[in-house]
Amino acid sequence: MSLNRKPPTMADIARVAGVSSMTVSRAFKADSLISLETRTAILTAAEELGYVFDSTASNLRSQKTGFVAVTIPSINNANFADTIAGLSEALAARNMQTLLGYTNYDLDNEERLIEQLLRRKPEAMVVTGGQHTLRARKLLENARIPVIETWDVPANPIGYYVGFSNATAVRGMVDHFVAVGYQRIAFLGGDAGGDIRGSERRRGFIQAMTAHGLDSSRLIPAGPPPISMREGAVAMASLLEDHPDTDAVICVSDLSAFGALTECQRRNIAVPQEIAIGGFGNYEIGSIAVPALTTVDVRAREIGKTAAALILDLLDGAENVGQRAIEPTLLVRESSR
Amino acid sequence: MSLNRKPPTMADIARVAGVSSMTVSRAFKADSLISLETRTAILTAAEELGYVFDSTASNLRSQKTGFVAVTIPSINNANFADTIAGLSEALAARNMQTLLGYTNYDLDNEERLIEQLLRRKPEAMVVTGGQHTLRARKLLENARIPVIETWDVPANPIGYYVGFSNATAVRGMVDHFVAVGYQRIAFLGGDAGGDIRGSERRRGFIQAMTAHGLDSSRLIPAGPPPISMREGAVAMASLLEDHPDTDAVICVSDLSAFGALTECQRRNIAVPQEIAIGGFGNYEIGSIAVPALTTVDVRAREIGKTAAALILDLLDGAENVGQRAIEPTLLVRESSR
DNA sequence: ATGAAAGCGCTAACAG
DNA sequence: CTGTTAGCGCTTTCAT
Repeated sequence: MSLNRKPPTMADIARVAGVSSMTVSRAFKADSLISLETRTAILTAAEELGYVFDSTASNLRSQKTGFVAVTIPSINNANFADTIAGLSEALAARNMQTLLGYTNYDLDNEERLIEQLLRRKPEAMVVTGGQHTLRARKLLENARIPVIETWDVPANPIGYYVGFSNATAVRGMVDHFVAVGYQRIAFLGGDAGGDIRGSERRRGFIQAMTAHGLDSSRLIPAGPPPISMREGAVAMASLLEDHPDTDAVICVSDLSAFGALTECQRRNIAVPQEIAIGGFGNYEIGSIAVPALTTVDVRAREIGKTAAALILDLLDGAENVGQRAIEPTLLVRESSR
Repeated sequence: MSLNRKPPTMADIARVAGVSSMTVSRAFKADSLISLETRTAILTAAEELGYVFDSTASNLRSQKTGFVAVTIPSINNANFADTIAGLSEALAARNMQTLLGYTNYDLDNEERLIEQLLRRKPEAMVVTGGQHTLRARKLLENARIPVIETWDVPANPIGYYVGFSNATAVRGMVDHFVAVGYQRIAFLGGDAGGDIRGSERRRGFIQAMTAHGLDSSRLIPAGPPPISMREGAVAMASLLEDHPDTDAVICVSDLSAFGALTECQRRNIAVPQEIAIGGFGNYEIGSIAVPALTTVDVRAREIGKTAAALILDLLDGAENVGQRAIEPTLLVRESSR
């Protein structure tokens, strides 16, 4: 393994093992017709020479990379991280590699990212959300690979989608709050442009409140994404000052809901006796907090797993592949009863 | 953009633009000598044809991929996610792509992963921790690329490292607890084999307690990683039963520390009046919890940023590049005073 | 500033 | 089961 010699290639192994480089190539493929002894000799020679298979050459020649490209808003969010974990795990089982890109909640960033990722020749592309720049959409349409939009049910899907309606999910939560007896309900977050899923949730809140004949104007801004715990606490403080008669608050995510809860703790406001709290996303914090937070389980991990299964089916040449909807579940916990 | 024609190549653009394919190649490189009008004509033709640059060919011919491969135990951990965010962001600014692999806290998985990632011909490799299988180490040593171990200070580094001593960091926290007056201190977690950073923290606890002449036997197991909030709550329950006279507990991470805190809340045990709690890692939850948690800020994001800067320096041919230590900071908050 | 020729290291396609 | 030939789409190198 001298530092000044170039790394060995299949041709080098072929020479040592006394075979052609094509046979060496076959020895590295699991399901190829090759005699056991030839393969053993080749693998031994390869190990001795310190050979490392060169994917870049294989990728070019075979026109297959084993990449699946994915864009998510941010890695610093347990929901998206769960989706990636579910996706990566399922793909890794088939020796495919996830290529990740972060949009930072910005559609122009997403467009640039998609363009860059497509240059790597992924065999499928997964994007978060059903909203994209016109050019991003065109790039995806022309890419001749399966495209999967997630975390949403796009009005006009590019290809496939694996997701749910954020607005509908929140409507279900509002129905629960109203059924339990709350009326003066506020919504925290969903005000910022970049946070499409957040604004969809807020829209669902307004729709549901209107349907119940209730006042939907208690909308507390939480600022631009990422909206995390601290933003929830700050927004809760302003809610308590601006609308002191509020009896429940639905937050754009469990993180902001937990932040809101801590603000109540600091002010000795009993949850849910004086004010009920709902979150969104089923983050671990919601199940552990005291009181535990009512939330919507969006099955983040399952979104990833389902997207991966869909991709593998499509790459295997499956024909009758339908859209795959994810059904969120309302989890009623201590914070709203 | 008919579906049955193969995608255009540089040769196709060259034909349309009336130049050679070499000139087309130059038009796509930022710093190449080419007249403005030629470049404009080429880029226009490319856009019309719906051309997408093919990295796989470029990678093979130029023997550069723009990849940096990284292994982390899990993506579902805000600390590691922060490191990846810092790393990816800095690399993306130089058009490099992060290739992520998850070891799931297992050194054999890590070995397999490293082997697979090296086939992609990354230009540098970042691994979490300074402990690896013999074969993994050999693979990295032979890879002829910069290797950076993170989240640790390896006794015998493979190449470079960007990290800190987990044991030393915990010793600092024990010193603080003792200085404030706590004596019957327990350690929660760090018992599982796969969780090397956790067991290092536990080791630091035992060392420090011994140095202070205190009993270091209050070691509460939390099970195999990932150790999250729930495990902290469960372990806290068993601590309270087995060692009811404990006056402080240091947890392997802020997540388990928060879980421990919730167990105290459920039992109406005042923190820190009846029992103090320390965490590790400076997760957001620690700063938001009521009471806020004393913790160690390990600068997870900075680890990633520093590793990226180191890699870029090395790829730029920097010569006098030293190791880069990260200095963790003790953050004393309400849970221990 | 542009072009011609060659080849990166592997594998598809075909032959035997 | 194994070998030969050619070529994937770029970019290095050398010329002009």
